[in-house]
Amino acid sequence: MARKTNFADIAFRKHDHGRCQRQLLSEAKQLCETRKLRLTSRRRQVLEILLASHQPMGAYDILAELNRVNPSVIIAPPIVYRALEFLMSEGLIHRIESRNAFISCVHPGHQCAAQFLICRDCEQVAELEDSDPPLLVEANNLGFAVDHSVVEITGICAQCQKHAG
Amino acid sequence: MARKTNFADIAFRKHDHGRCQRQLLSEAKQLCETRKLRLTSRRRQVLEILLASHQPMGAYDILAELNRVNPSVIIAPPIVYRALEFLMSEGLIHRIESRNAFISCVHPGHQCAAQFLICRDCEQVAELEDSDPPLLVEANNLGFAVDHSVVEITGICAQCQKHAG
DNA sequence: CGCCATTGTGTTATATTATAACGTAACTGA
DNA sequence: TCAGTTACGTTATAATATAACACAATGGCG
Ligand SMILES: [Zn+2]
Ligand SMILES: [Zn+2]
Ligand SMILES: [Zn+2]
Ligand SMILES: [Zn+2]
Repeated sequence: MARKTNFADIAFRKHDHGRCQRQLLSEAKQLCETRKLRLTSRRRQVLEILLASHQPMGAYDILAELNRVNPSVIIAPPIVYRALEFLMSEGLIHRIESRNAFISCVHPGHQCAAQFLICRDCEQVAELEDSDPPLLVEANNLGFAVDHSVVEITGICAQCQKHAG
Repeated sequence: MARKTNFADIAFRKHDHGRCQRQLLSEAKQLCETRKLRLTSRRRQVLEILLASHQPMGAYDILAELNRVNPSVIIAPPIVYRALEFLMSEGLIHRIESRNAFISCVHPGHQCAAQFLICRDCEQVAELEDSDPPLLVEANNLGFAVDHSVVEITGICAQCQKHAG
């Protein structure tokens, strides 16, 4: 059975990002309401920053952006890390381990483990979520109780190869 | 076609680790000789530390061990990181991204991308290398030029589940 | 409302992980 | 033995992340 992967999955493709952003924020609100969780102002701010960039951002980049947006106070690292922790625990964002960075999830609420294709030229990230990584499924079937999976493939996307060639 | 994964792959299994260690060190020497590279004393020391533990170790753990073994001098971080970089570039060790840690490769010289099962109870790591991750193959086939892959599945191994009841 | 319990935020300090920069030493090849 | 290169040693600092504790906001309940 061949896996079917949707490479058109937002990254590496043009799309109406304004709409994409609003849609994802609205889904996040919905999801938190359903789960009786508080998408507080700080958490929403952090999510919005990640939604706006649609690229992986370091915690300190997010921190800088928070401080830029709101110059009247000084916001410190724990604020950011706590918001990130919350958003990750609810599957609204993901951590890119190989870059110490965070990125908004493109289909929050889905059950499948995220898998990423990361272009190290344009820095775009495609999140694939058609099915769980085969190794994850296999491990689970063989008695290894999986609780987290990291799949990050780095390289150069087709677009960037054209430009370079 | 079902993938065939060898779960007996050193970790999660008892094995004659003394022999395992000597074998891997000898393979490393061989490999460096073939490639006309210098497995210097420092590099060998770092490799030996990783081979001895057979578990993921942080750079600073390795540093501490280096300094413990050789108390006459004080070894600083760059020494360790440079040795790690060399060993990684030659595929003698791997970095576990989700833990900021390093681990010796169990089949240096192989071409397949490493994939890890990590037990967060016993801290043992199984390195699988039967075949490349399907997503990697697929991405390459579709024009994404892969140069590095990270597959790290975390959970509780069968052994530890038994012990926990 | 007034109270308590819980959760989230703000603040300070510090831990952990990693690299820049630059000089010296060791090795390599001619 | 000399020049070119690679590896090592050293100091300082950057980048990433968390501990600990006080205060504020929220939500339930009498
Ligand atoms: Zn978008
Ligand atoms: Zn996602
Ligand atoms: Zn062994
Ligand atoms: Zn390996």
